[in-house]
Amino acid sequence: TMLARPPPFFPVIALTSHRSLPLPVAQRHPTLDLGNAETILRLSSLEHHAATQSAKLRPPKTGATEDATEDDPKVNLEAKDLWAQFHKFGTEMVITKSGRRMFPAFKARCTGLNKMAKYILLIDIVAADECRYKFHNSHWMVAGKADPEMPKRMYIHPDSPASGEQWMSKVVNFHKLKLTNNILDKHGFTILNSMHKYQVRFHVVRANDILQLPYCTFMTYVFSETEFIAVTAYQNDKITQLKIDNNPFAKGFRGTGNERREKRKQLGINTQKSNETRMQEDNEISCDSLDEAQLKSEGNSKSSDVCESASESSQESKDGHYVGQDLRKISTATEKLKPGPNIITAHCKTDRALVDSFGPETDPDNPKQDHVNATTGGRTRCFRAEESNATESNQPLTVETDQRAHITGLECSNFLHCYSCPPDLTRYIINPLGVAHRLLHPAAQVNMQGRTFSSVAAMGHRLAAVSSGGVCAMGTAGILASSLQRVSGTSGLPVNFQQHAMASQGLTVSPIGGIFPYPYSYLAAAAPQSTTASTPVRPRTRFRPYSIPNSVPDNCSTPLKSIHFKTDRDVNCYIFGNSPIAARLDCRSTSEVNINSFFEPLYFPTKQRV
Amino acid sequence: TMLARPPPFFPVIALTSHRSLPLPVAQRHPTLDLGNAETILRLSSLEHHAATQSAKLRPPKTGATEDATEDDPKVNLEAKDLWAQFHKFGTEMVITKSGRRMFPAFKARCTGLNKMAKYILLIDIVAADECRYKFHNSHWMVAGKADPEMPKRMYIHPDSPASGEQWMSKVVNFHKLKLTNNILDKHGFTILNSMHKYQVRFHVVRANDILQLPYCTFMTYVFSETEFIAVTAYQNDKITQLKIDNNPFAKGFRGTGNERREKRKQLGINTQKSNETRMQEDNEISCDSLDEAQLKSEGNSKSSDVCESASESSQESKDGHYVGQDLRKISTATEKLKPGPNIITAHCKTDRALVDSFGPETDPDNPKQDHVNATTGGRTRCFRAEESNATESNQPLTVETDQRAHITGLECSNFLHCYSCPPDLTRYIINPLGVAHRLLHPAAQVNMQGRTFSSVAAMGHRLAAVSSGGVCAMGTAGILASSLQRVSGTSGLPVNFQQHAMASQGLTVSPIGGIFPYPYSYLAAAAPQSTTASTPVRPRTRFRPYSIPNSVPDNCSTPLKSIHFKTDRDVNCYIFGNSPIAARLDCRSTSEVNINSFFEPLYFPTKQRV
DNA sequence: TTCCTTTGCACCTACGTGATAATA
DNA sequence: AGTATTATCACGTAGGTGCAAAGG
Repeated sequence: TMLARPPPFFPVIALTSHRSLPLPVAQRHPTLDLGNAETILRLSSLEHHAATQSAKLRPPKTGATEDATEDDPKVNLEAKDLWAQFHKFGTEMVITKSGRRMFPAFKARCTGLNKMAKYILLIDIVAADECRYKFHNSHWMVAGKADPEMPKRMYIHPDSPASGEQWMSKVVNFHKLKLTNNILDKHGFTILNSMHKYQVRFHVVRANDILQLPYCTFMTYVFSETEFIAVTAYQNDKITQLKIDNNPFAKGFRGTGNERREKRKQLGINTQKSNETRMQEDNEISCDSLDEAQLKSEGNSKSSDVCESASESSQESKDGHYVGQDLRKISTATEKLKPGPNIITAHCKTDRALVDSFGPETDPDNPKQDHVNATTGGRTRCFRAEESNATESNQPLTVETDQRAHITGLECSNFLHCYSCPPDLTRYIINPLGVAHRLLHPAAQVNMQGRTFSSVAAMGHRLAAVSSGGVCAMGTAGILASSLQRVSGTSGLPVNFQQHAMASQGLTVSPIGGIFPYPYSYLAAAAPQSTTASTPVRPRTRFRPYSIPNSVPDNCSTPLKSIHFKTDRDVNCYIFGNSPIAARLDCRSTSEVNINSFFEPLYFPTKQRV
Repeated sequence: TMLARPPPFFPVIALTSHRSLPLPVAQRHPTLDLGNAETILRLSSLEHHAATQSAKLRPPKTGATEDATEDDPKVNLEAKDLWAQFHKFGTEMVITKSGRRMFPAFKARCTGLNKMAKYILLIDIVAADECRYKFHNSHWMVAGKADPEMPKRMYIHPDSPASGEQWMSKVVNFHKLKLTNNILDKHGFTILNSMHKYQVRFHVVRANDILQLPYCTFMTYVFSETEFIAVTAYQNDKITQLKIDNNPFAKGFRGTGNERREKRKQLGINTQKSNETRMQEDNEISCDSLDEAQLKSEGNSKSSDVCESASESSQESKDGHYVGQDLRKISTATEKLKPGPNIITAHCKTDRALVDSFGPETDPDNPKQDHVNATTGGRTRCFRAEESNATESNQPLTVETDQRAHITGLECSNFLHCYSCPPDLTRYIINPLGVAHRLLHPAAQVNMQGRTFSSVAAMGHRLAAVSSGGVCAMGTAGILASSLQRVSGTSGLPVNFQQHAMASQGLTVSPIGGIFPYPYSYLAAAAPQSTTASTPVRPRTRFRPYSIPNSVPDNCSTPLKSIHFKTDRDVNCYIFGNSPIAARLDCRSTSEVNINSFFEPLYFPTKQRV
C-alpha cells in the first residue's frame, strides 16, 4: 500500500494542459509583475521563446546505439558508508546564523547520462517529517509538531549546466552548500529549522539552461543515509566525535588518543551518559583509531569498515542513536503526528543488526547491488520502518553499503582535485514503477553558488515556472498572478536584486515558480509572521511543543503562511516521466492543499488536525 | 599615420563570406576530427544549430527607449590609479610554475550593456611588443627579439554568461586569473614568457552561451595601465614595495616604517641603486605610509592619491621606471625591432608630468571624463608615445584618472562581498572610429575558472570557430580541416579531456578556433620544440639575445611554430562592428602571415627580418 | 660572473571546525 | 535544572605573498 498512489492531494485545479510543451508564459500569467509590467511581459515571452528554442537545441537522437545518446540517469551516493556511520547515531548538522556546511557533504556519482546533453544537477533539503525533536537522555525524541517551514531553497550545482560527459567524469560534490537558521539570510543558504529532521534530495534535470528548469523533467534521487536533524549545537557526543574524526577542518580537535575525550568527559557533557562513556574507555581508543584510520582512508582505499564498525558499535546501542521506538514512546504530546515510516525506526536491539541494515558484507565488486538502495533510499527506509517491529534484525533487501565509496574521500574537498576520481562505479538507480513527480514548492528557491548562478540571473527577473513536461500543467493564471503580485506587493524591500544577484548562493523560486534572487516573498512575510509569535523581531522557534498553526485550515495568520496558502493551490505540479519517484516538497504549513509527495519513503500520512 | 590602417596582413584567403550568420559548421569544415568523425559532425551541426538558435534568443529590440534595450558597452578600468602607480615604474608580474595571480587584479566596471542580453566577459594577455627585456642598471631595456610565443589563452570570467544587468551591477573582477611560465601547464593558466612585455585586454561579447563565442562580435578594450613585464623574480625594488604595500597577501613583508627596507638595503639589492635609495630615506617613509594609507583606503574612500603620489614621486625619476628613451638607446642588439609606441615612453622629466599623464585633478563627479581614456587606453598610450619626444610634460588630453576607482578596492578580493559596489559610474568608452576586429589566434585558448567553464565543456569536444559576425569570414575549409587534423594528429596525448575539463581554468581554442580543453596542440609541439633548443627536456628560454627563429619565413622548425604557421594562414579573421579596435593577437612566430591588429596602441611596425 | 629560474619557507588572508561561555 | 541559541575563540585547511638560497 505504501507503493500505491497517495490520495489526490495534487491541486487538480491546476491541471489544465497535457501539452508536452509549455504554453506561452505571457499567455499563462499575463499580468505577472514584479515592477514594470511590460518588462515582465517581454521577459516572459523571452522565457518561453528561450525555453522552446532551447528544447530544439538538444542534440538529435540518432538511431545508433552510441553511448552518446544514452539518457538513463543513474546516481550513486558517494561516501555512503560515511553517511551511514553518521546516520546510525542520528546525523546532526549544525546550522548557524552565518551558515555552516554540511558534513559529510553530499556527493554523487552519475552514470547513464547522455554525454552530449546538458544537465542541471541540484539538491534540496526537505523536511523529513512533521515533528520537532529534542535530545533527551541521550536520545532524540519527538517534541511536538514541526515549526512553520522556512522558504525552500534549491542548491544548483555551480557547474550547471554541463554535459552529461562532464558530470559523469567526476563525483558531483555539493560541499559548498551551506545551512543556516537565519530566516533573513541573503546569501542564498539553505534555511532550516533547528531540531527538525531533514532529508537531502538530489535532482537531475536535463536542460541546456537554467531557463528551462521549470519546463524540464526532474529526476529525483533520495538516499536515506543523508537524513539528518538540524541543530545549533551538537547533541550526541558520538556525532561530534565522528565529525571531529572525519572533517579535516576539525582536525584541531582530534586528540592523539584519549586526551581530548578525557577533556570532554571531565567537563561532564551530558547527564547520565558519562557512566557509559567511562566504562568504554579502552574500547573507545580503538573506536577512535579505527574511525580515524578507516574514515580517513575512505578517499583512497577499500577498508572493511562495516565489519569493523560493527564490532565497535556494541557499546553504542544506548548511546543516543536513532531508535524509532523511543521516538514513538516518548513523544507523548504528539502521538497524533504519526511520524511513521519517515523516522528512523531500525530497532537495533543488537548493533550487529543495525549495522547490517546499512549493508554488511555485500560484494563490493557487484555494481548491481546498489541499485535498489540508491533508487529509493527512502523506499528502503520505508521498508525498514514497516519491518522494524516485526523482524528487527533482518537484513533488508534494499539496503547495502557501497564499499567503494571511498574512492573519493575527504581529500577531495577541493574541487580542483576532484576530477581525479574515475567514473568506474556503474551502480545506479532502478526506478521500479516508472513515474516521477515534481512539485515546485510555493516558497521554493533556487540557489546557485557564485560560480554560475549568474547565468541564472541572466535570464531576467523571473522565470515562469508553469506548465508541464508531462501530464500536469497549471492553470488559473489569474490567481497565480495575483498571488505573485501579493508577494511582491507586500515586500517593503526594494527590488534591486542586482546587488545580491552575484553573491554566493542565491536565486529564488517565487511562489509560483518564478525565479528571482533572494527570498523577497519570505522577507516580506517574515516580519508579519512574528506577530503570531511573541517577539516582534524575529520568530525564534523555541522549544515549545507547537501551538501556532495546529488545525485551522485558513487561519494561517502569518503572511508567510498566507502566501503559502495562496500559492499552494496553484503551484505547478508536474507528473512527468515514468518513475514513481515524486519530489516531495513540504507544504506542512498549508493545511488545506497538503501537497505531499507520494515518494514512499518521504510520504507520511496527511497531517491530521490535532 | 599611426591611426591609419596597417598593411593588409590579414589572410585574405580566408575572406570568403560577408554573411552575417555563419555558414553551417559541418559545411565549412566537414572533416574536422579529434576522434570520431561522426561525433564531430554531429557536434558541428549542433553547434551551428545552437548558435543560430541562440541568436534568436536575443530579446527582441523594442522601439522603446527603455534602458533595457541599451546595448552600447562602455568599460571603465577599476583601480586605475593603482595600476598607474605600478605602471609608472614598469609593472612586473611574477610568473611561476605553479601559477601566480596578477596584482593588481584586472577589474572593470561596465555600463551601457543591454540589461536583458547575456554577455560573456573575458580577458586575454597579449604580447605588447616583439622584444625581450632585461633589467640592467635599474632600468628595463630591450635585450633582443621576443622568444616564441606561448599558446594564447583567454580567461573567461567565471560568471559568464550573465545578463548585462548582472555585469553592470558590480565590478567585474578577474582576480582569479593566474599566470605561469610552465608551457606544460594543465590548469589553464595563462602562459607567458618571462622578461617579455604584455598587455591585458578586456573583451565584451554579447552571447547567450559560450557556444556562440566564435560567432559573436568582440568588443575589445585596452588600458595601457595594465601593461606589464612578466618576471620570475621582481627586478625593480619599487615594484616590490608597491606589491608589498598593496597586496593583502604580502602583508607579512610590510615593515612598520623602514625596518624592512633597511633589511633589503643591507643586502645591497641592485648595483648603483643603493645610493639613491639611501639619500631618499626620509622621503620613503612618507612614501610608504602614504602608499599604504592611500592604496589601502582605495576600497572604501576617496583619497586624492594622485596628487599625493605626485608629491612623493620626485625621487623616483631615475629609479628604474619605464623610460622609453632608455629602451631605445640601450637596445643595441635589436634596433631593428623598433619597439616603438607600444613601449611606455612617457618621458617623465618631472614626476609631476608623469603623474599628470594619468589624470590629475579631474572632476571625480563627471562621468564623461573617463571616456577617451577608457575607450582606447592603447590609443591613449599611442598618443603619449608620439608626443613623448615633443612635449614630454604635456598632459595628454586622453589620459585621466578615475578618482572613484577606489569604491571597490583591495578589500573586494572576495567576490562574495563585491556586490556592495553600486553601479553609479556611468563613465564609458568612446569608440572614435567605429571598427572592431577579432582575430582568433591559431593557438588561442579559452580559459574559464572552474566556476562555469563546465558549461563550455558541455558543448562538446570542439567549437567551430569560423565565419563572421560581420565583414570577414574564413574559407578554405579543407586547409582548415587538415591543419586541425595535423594538430590533433601530432598529439601523442590521450584525448581524455574529461579529467581536466572540470579543473580550474581551462578550455582551449584550437588552431582553427575549435574549443577543447587544454593545449594539446601545444603539448604536442612542446617536446619537438626543444629539439631546436639545446635541452631536450624543456625549452628554458634563457637570456641569450635571441638566435633561434630570426628571419626564415617557413623554416620554423619547431613544431610549435610549424603548427602556428599552418594555422595562421587559415585563422578565421573577423572584421566586425564599426570600431577601429582590433583585437591584436600576436603571431610573431609566423613570419609570413603576420596578423597584427591595427588597434593603434598595440600596433607596431611589422616585424623586420633581422 | 652575471643573469635568470626554482624551491622551500615564514607570514599573511580567508574561512571551516568544535569548544566554550554567556545568554535566553 | 534542563534545553537551546549565539558570539567568540583557538586551531585547523587552503592558498596567496615576497624572500633567500640554491641551481643553471
